[in-house]
Amino acid sequence: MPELPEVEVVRRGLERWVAGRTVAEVEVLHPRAVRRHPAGGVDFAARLTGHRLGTAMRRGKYLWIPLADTDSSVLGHLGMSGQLLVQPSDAPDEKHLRIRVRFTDSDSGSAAGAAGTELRFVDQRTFGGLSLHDNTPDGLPDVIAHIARDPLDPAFDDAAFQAALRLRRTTVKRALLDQSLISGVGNIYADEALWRSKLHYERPTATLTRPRSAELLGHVRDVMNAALAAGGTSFDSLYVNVNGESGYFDRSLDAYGREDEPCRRCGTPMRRRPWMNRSSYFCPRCQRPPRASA
DNA sequence: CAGAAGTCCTGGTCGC
DNA sequence: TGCGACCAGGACTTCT
Repeated sequence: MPELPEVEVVRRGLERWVAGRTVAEVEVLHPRAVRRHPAGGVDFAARLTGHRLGTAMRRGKYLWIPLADTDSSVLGHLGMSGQLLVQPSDAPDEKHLRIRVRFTDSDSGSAAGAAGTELRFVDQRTFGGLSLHDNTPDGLPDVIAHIARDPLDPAFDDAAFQAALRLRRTTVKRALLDQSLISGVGNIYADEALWRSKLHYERPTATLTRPRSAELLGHVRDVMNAALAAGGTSFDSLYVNVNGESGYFDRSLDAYGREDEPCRRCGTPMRRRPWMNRSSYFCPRCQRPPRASA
């Protein structure tokens, strides 16, 4: 369940280990991993081969790598269980290996650095995948043009977000998960930020005052930055790792997954409620439901 | 048109 | 022990 901080760690890994390398061969081992590439796996492989990769970029939980000398990019999303790994070319295939990218220097043996490695997309549940798209004039893959900037983006407009939030006719957690309003916030960090803000997940966005929405946004940022700080150091290795071992589950969570455990603020047992085929975790005392709640 | 609900997918876990 | 039900959940598609 990689969230934005984990995806950023992956982006840094890609920047370090695959930027500047030229694709020699692509193997698509599962069609679902390229389902967002309409022309299919064979086309995906053919269009990638021979191109040099640029510097990986990120918006929300999307990653993309521009192809040098083209106006297109490889777009990636890790979904729930996806990993992008830089592995020695002779390492055994992972059980759920979906896509392999070999580079022109992949077989360079024992040379120092990235040479001798290949890029692998591994994904158990295949919610994630890779695809190739034309860029917009902004250099963004066209299919993610509707994705809002994320709160760690220096160009994120706090005032505009707060104004848009209050105009929505929905509840606050739905809004936090709406990728056209703010990107990169998943179920876990939404619950964490709401707990820190002492807001119930069904609070109507229209009832949030400006200070309350500012506080909420601040907590979203804090949660992400804390996770980034914790996970960012675990990556000083050959592996572009995104899964639990990279410290993701080591970070302390105050709300998510803590049903029946005492609230870290007031000691009241935390609760879990079914919500949109998921769960919402909250403190029934610190996060009071809205009065007119259905 | 905005907002809400349905859908995809697999492996781990739990109850009977 | 075996089997089926259930759960995880991001983002797209379909609905109201």
